[in-house]
Amino acid sequence: MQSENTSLDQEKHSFIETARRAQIIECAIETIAVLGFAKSSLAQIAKRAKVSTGVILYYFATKDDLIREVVAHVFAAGAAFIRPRVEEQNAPGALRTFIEAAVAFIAANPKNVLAVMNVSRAGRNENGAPRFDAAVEEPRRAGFHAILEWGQRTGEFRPFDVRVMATTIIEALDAIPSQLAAKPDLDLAAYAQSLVEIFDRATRRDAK
Amino acid sequence: MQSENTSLDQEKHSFIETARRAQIIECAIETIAVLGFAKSSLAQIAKRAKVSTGVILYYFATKDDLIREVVAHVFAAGAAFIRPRVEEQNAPGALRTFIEAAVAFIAANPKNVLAVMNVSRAGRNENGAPRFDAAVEEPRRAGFHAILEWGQRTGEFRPFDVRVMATTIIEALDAIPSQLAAKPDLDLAAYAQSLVEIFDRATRRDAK
Amino acid sequence: MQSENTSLDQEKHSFIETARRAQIIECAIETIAVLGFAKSSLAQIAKRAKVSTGVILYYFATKDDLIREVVAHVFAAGAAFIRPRVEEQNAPGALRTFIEAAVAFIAANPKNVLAVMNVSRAGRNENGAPRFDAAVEEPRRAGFHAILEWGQRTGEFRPFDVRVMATTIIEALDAIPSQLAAKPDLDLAAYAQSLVEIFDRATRRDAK
Amino acid sequence: MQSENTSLDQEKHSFIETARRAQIIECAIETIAVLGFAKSSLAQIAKRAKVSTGVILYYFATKDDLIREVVAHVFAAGAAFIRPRVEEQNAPGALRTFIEAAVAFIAANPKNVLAVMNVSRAGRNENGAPRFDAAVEEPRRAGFHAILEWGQRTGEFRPFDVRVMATTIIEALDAIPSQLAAKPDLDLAAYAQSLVEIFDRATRRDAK
DNA sequence: AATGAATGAGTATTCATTCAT
DNA sequence: TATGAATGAATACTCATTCAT
Repeated sequence: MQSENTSLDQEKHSFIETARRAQIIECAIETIAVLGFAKSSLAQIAKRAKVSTGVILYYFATKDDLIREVVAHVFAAGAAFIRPRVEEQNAPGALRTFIEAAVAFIAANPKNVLAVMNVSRAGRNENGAPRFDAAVEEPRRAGFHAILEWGQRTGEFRPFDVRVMATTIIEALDAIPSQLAAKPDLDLAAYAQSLVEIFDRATRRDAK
Repeated sequence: MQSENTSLDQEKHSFIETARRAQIIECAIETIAVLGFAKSSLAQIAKRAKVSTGVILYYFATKDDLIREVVAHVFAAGAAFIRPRVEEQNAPGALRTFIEAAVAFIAANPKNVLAVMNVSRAGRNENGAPRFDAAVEEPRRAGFHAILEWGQRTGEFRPFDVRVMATTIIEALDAIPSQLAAKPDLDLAAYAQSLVEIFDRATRRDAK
Repeated sequence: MQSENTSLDQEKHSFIETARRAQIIECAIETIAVLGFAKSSLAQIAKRAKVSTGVILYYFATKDDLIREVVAHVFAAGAAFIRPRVEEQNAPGALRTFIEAAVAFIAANPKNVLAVMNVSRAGRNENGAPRFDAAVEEPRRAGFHAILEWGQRTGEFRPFDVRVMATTIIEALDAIPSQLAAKPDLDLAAYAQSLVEIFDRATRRDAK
Repeated sequence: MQSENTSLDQEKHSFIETARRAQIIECAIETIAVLGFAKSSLAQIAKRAKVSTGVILYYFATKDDLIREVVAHVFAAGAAFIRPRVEEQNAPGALRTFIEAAVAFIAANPKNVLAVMNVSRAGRNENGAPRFDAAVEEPRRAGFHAILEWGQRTGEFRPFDVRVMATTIIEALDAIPSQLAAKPDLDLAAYAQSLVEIFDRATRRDAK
């Protein structure tokens, strides 16, 4: 009996567990997006999830653990969303489509991204450690770095400090979720085009 | 009692009061810059100021009040520092000197600016209200708006969404303090020039 | 269902049950010896036993029940070990061999005895009741009482308060397990001889 | 004004603080003696002290801190009580009076000593650290060691393992408080004489 | 003007136990 | 027989704030 439906059992188990974890992560996102990180106690998250706080700690060893998973979850979704939308024919095109895709991801998941911003801007945790592994946001920065360096190599981009440029682009994107929360009818397509123009001009080699 | 006493007493009062308030604000800045906003309890601030926590609430009705004043204090200092350094001959020059002055202010007061960033990025307070009056940071934004619109009127700047451009510049500047804290030997002059170039190109009307 | 099945089933039941109970008791001992009583939660014990905490409470109605059985188990083993080693020719010999056997039992089962000491020294349980039935440690005390009174009757022992003497001996023995844990190379044979000499002299009738 | 009664103010301050700390320590002792260490939560101690749990943590940074002070307090009182009562004319006399004084201290402060026993027998704390500094109980052990070695040097005591003898004596004493709690009419004077006789005989050089 | 004392609500986390399956 | 899920009470500790002095 056991041997026959072991996999079935496991699936059922992981199904419940997976579902619960997903539900809790979703509620954590909701809570952090609405209340901000500082006010998002386990009690608040549990309230929204309509479970006892114990349940959260049954599935996540620690509050920090939960937060880490929230952030990793959203960044992973972002990467999965953005990557295939980036056209890799040339550097300026890649930069443009990267920015457009990033904004499109925000438009599609405003709450999730807002939550992550609320977490990342809340600073270090009680032990002074970052709230989530730096590795989780590194790919995005690395992506911009790669595109910018590529364009400089091909001569499509002018010389500039890649770190500063990447930081400026990332900050410009990260500023969007809270603006959107404050003004939900913000025209994100137009916002994206504005950013595309700004950074296209900022990066392009001067015409001869 | 107050009404009976002369202005001398009042002046003395206000002198002591002013000095105390300034001292407490300074210690709050120190604390928030070093510990981050979340860990900056009144107790921590009081410890650094070598007073009891009671005295803080004697001069500031509320912790939120203190924080508000900290932010207002630094923004006012920033405005006082930056304004005279902005050359108003033409819009591109004004934009360039504004950015340079803003970075220079960070270079001159890294802790103060970091503290304010720590506060503003910590999000809303316990009642869901913003941690400080939006009015306090409005002048900076208004300043950029004015310059950008001026340049568009004169035709020195191309057409673009002024709000997006201003936000992008502001975010680029606000990202500096925490980078500086993480890497104290960051070359701010070079950073300023990078930003100047980025936003000069981003705003300029295309050559005919 | 039970009534229908043969004794085979029942035996199997009791076999599995007995084995499980023994396994859980063993893991509880291990846990309590290593972690101390206070940190020995059911979760910790279950982890060591590689079962869910539920299974422990399936076999033992209550955590207190489990603890009681742990203590009873070790005391019973101790009695079984010690009794045959006590030479009953005369009282001094009986006392000597009792002490030697008790130390030998500790040497042979350091973890078990340490666990029991950790339990018994942790004091009363949540309801203020003792953690285990006094009856369980009574035989040991009764054994010493019997020997001491026997020696007094025969005149081999001097007059003394039997209760105090027994308590002193027992405490001297109970102090060993934690010393051994702190210093695993403790020479127990020598320790036993020291105690034998101490209590031989303490009990003996004065030479004429 | 400030300069005039600084010392007065300080005395008043330290008076309140000292009184409160003493009161809390007393209530902690009461609680630990009655409930055992495991059940002695801050809430329970606060209840007995008729204050909020916050008050305790206002005066003691940590529960562990409070416990440490409880133990140190009682051990210090014990040392102050016992030391002057030990007659130092010769080793056997010193040993006898030490034991008598130790029992007398228990008789005079049964609850205090019981509380300390409850703490010390509860084992390590959550971090695996001992509940109180070993240094605090070292003097007592060192005292017995010194007396025992002294007697061996003078030839008044026979050769024996000093560590084992000291441990046996200490354990015999430490067993008293809980016996007394269970049986408040225990005759401690007689108990002391029994122990004196036991350890006098256990230590004495054989008559020629 | 300033303080130390005290509070009460809130924090994350642990744990024995229950229960449906 | 055994499990994983869930709970609710309890834990030590933090903190902004109040208040008598």
